[in-house]
Amino acid sequence: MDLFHALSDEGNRLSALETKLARFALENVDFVVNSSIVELAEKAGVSPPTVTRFCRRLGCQGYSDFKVQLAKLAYVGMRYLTPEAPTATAEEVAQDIVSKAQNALFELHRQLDLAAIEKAAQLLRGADFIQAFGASGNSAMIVNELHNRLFRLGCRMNASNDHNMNLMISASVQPGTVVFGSSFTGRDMGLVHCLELMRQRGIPIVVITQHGSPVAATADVVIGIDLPEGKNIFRPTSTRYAFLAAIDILANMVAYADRNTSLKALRSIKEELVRNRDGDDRQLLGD
Amino acid sequence: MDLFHALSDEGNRLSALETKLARFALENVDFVVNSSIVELAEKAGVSPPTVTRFCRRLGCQGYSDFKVQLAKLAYVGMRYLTPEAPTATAEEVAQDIVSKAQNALFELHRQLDLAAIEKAAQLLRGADFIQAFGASGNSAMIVNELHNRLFRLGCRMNASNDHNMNLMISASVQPGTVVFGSSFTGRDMGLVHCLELMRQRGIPIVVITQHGSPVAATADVVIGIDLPEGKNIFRPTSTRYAFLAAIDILANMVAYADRNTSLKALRSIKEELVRNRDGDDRQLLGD
DNA sequence: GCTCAAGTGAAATTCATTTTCATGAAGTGA
DNA sequence: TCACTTCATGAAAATGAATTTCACTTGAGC
Repeated sequence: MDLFHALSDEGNRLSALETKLARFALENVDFVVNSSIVELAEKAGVSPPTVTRFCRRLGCQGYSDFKVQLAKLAYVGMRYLTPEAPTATAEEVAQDIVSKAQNALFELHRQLDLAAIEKAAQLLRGADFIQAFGASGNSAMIVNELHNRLFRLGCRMNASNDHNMNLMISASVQPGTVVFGSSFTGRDMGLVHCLELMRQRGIPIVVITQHGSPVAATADVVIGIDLPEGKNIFRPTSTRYAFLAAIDILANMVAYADRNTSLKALRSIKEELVRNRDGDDRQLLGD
Repeated sequence: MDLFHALSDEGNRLSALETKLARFALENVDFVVNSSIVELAEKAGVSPPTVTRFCRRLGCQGYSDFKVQLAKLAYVGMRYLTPEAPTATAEEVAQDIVSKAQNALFELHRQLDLAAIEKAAQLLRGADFIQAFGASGNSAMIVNELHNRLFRLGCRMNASNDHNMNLMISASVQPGTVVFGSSFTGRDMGLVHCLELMRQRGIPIVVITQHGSPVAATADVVIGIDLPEGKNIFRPTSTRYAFLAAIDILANMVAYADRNTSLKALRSIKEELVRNRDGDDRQLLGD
């Protein structure tokens, strides 16, 4: 059961008053989870029985169950609806950044096209060599992170963040390569150009970017991520968390696509790390 | 009100049966949020009034309120208690990675020492130059990310991921520098060595690492993050999300510590980006 | 203009939660 | 050892909240 989707009423299955209730609930999550059915009915301008029917129609057992389900949603996923204040204290900043990051993850989970992830994982696992492109800070972090994840699994890979370099790399690409591109905006035209060169050379293209963007248009497999951007110029984009999680999921699927190779590579890394450190075997594979 | 801590009963303020209830609730969150007070009482072997009193003692209004609070916790923060299964389908992997990342953020928010963040922000904002050290993939990403955040705010900064380089940099450091070190394990002895060189030269040291670790011991300001590590060797550590959020919060506080300088630098970046792209002004500051 | 289906709220009913009160256990001081 | 107090607990009563029933309204379709 998916309360969030039910409340959005995509199928238009709710009546007029029920739609009103849905909107009210989404805009007043905190009020609703702390109110009785009578209070909610009064505030929303309907009768208690209407509320009960509303809850049932959304797939809940009754009003209490609805509140519980709503509370589960409340911590993450609902915060986009509250306006962004120019917060100033460390506490507010921390609260805001953490909840926005959690939202981004929540939304990613909702949107993520798992079939695309699987196709991408198959392509990457099957590649003789993976060339990743991503520039301008955010995407640079993402492709470097992908490199950090995949070399451990025994993949041969390079991540490059420099457009001129990318151009030369694209022009000299060898068959058997798979290219991976990242762009948060989807409008990195330098990247588009490189990907087109790759395409002309018959290289399979995987991208992580916004749906329907120029970057997406060049690709064989699109891992699409569309998140709203906050207005606070001082705040790093929370979309990075979603991209990072997508990379983690992708890397995990690449690992599972050939467990033996992955395991062997990881074990070798661990052995060397333990040998070169203090012999403590609980530590991370990489600091 | 903090249900999680109340349930852990650190102050030993709960009676025998209430302790039993607390343990039962933590171990059966899903059952509890879907049961009536009578069902819970029966299953836990107490009477309904005891449950009501228990809820009140935890700071809730009553049983329904308790369920709602528990449900809020249930989505994040409680998942560590469920054993990690060697999941295999893309759906399971996605679910697991996203919820672990959300947990990490949740825990970070709980643990984060905001006073340390503020002190660190003041130090960094006041520095003539910031030198960041972090190696081995994860910490490398973190310090590169810090660089990506801070240069935009007009901070002069370098991030270095190479131990030999770090050694030379440390040996030749100039007064006015502030050094920032990142280590997930806190046992990066190469980093400890560099930080000690810095300390001998009177350079203020900020670190993000585990409490009580060798790296933490070298520092003036410790941003401590202690998270449990999962057992699945194929899965990237979720601790990265917590570190990343800490960096975002820190960067935001640095920005607020001198809004004018930050704003001027950010505006300049935006202008140049818009001029060099398609004139679309909605885009991110960096792809 | 009639019929039927769907939507809605008032009142009655049911059910869940809380309060009251009595009991017993554990500790305290004479 | 014996009152005495305090606290924890559950049975039963009382309260209060949620749901069902039923009657009324509205609007679409014939």
